[in-house]
Amino acid sequence: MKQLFGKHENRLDAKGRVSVPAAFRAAWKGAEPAMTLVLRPSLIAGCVEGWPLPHYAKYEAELAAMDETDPNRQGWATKVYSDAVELEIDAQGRIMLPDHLAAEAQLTEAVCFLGRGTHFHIWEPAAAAAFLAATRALAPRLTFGAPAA
Amino acid sequence: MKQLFGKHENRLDAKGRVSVPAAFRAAWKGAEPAMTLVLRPSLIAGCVEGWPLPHYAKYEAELAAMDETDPNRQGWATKVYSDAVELEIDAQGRIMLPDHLAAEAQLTEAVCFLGRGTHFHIWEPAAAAAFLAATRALAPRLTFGAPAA
DNA sequence: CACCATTTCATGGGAAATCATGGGATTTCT
DNA sequence: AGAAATCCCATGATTTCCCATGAAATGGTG
Repeated sequence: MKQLFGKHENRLDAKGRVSVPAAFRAAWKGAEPAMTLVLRPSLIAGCVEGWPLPHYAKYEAELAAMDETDPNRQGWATKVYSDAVELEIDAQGRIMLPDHLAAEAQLTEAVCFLGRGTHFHIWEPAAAAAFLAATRALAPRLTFGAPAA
Repeated sequence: MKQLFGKHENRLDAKGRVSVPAAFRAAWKGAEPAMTLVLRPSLIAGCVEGWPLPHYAKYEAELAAMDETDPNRQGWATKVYSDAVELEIDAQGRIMLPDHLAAEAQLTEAVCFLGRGTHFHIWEPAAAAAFLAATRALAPRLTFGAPAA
């Protein structure tokens, strides 16, 4: 399955619907008719994470591998299943953002999709900019020829 | 079989009936007409656990693997079989919650279904919220300069 | 290279189907 | 027969589906 790239800003309508960026839909064309997605609050505070169902199997496998008596197991089951929603992309290429997810990520009118390879993030636009700036700073920058600051 | 996701609140009527969330029923569509479920008091105190019969086979296998002389075997057999009830979903998508299970989990008017992947929980709504909060705390939450919710 | 024709996107709103839930009517057991 | 459990129909609210539109992008052409 193709990877997810880029930054795309779309509008959330009165019914809680948003168009999934065409670039993302194109990446998983062929597995249809409609790709099933899983949405859940991200482990990174402040955004919603979206996964194509086939990739979400990674979490199922992690959970299955945990010991039955491991207390963390319930924690993961909550994050992976109870806090998540499974949904389909409609005929117009939109998804229905559930209220509790939108509220938690403070999504109102405009939302920002960030491609993250296997999955994507949905941020409030200003928060997305802050996240990008903060995380860019974590990766080293190389210089050649110019004196390093 | 598809996994069970999300949190769904439904009402328990005077006759002890509750609608099974449509999202759950959709997950096991195809095994019909009606999916058979197994309900039993959860090993996690305070809630009822519900299993689609096909997934319940996991317990049968675990029991079969236990040594005949293992004293735990009788304990498991009690929990897995004697305390459990097998029932069907009716034409309206509801199940009849047996009194002793409802009483044990203190279910009265409203009940909360939690998807847990292979199975689901039924909680009294306030208890569900507490359970979710407690288990979420077991998994870490990361922040990157973005405003924490 | 400029211009026009087509297609694709993103978005809005209204119609139709589904969901959850209540209240009988009928059957079964004692 | 009385009580209890089961089946069946009815209904409002919600959700899903479907059509329509403007903007933008794409492609082809003079």
